[in-house]
Amino acid sequence: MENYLEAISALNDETRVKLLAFLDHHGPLCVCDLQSSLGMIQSRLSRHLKILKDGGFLRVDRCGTWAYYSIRSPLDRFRSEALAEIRCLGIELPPLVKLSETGDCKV
Amino acid sequence: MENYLEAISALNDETRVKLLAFLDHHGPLCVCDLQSSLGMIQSRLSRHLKILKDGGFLRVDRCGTWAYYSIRSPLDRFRSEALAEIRCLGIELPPLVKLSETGDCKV
DNA sequence: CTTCAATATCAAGATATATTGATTTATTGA
DNA sequence: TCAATAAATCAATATATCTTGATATTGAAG
Repeated sequence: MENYLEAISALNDETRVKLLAFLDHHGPLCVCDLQSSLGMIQSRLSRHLKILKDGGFLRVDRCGTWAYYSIRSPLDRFRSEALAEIRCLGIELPPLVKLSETGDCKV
Repeated sequence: MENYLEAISALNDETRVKLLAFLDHHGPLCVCDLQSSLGMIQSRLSRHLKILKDGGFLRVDRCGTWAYYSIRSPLDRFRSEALAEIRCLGIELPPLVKLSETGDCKV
């Protein structure tokens, strides 16, 4: 029940659903790229990423000072159904802006 | 997206998950029977039932002053998956106490 | 029409969650 | 060691949600 409610409450926010959809579509991205792509301030983004990670949807791979977030794999049945449903929502995704490769990544 | 978030936020509460599980198990029940079975005060119960109904999980059939709530049918794919997941949680259900048939149903 | 029972809604306070800007931590490289 | 950068955490405020008790609504019965 705790595990279930943690997953549900992670999904219970428009920002996080969009974030999941974006990561699902674009694969592993570091926080500063998510920031530039989604136009969110860093602390807000970091908080939502943590909630999605704790909710079992995301994994983090650290590489130096960068943290790459991606959809956790494998997802359990419920979370993978949830993600499938999100794919069906037809959410409009903003373009990917990768500052991490242009050298402009100063938070 | 609105429809999706309405479903998710309806599920985002332990009380409502238990309520769904109870109705799923026991079929159509009036508010006063849910009250006696789940030990909830009437206004609280009524509020949660409304949220589950608005979230697309429940239907109401009125019969005189009684309101019988039950799982809506058919549920869409996502809601039906959610209900299936709830069934798998192994939630302990309290016994059904039907005051509506013993004449003790005075709120 | 009046009363009563079942349910719904409202108002107030309590609790939880979200947002922002500031600060802290960790890692890299000079 | 020190400075700089990416990311995480904190503190304060704003906003949303939950709970309770009181009140309103609706239908049935006298």
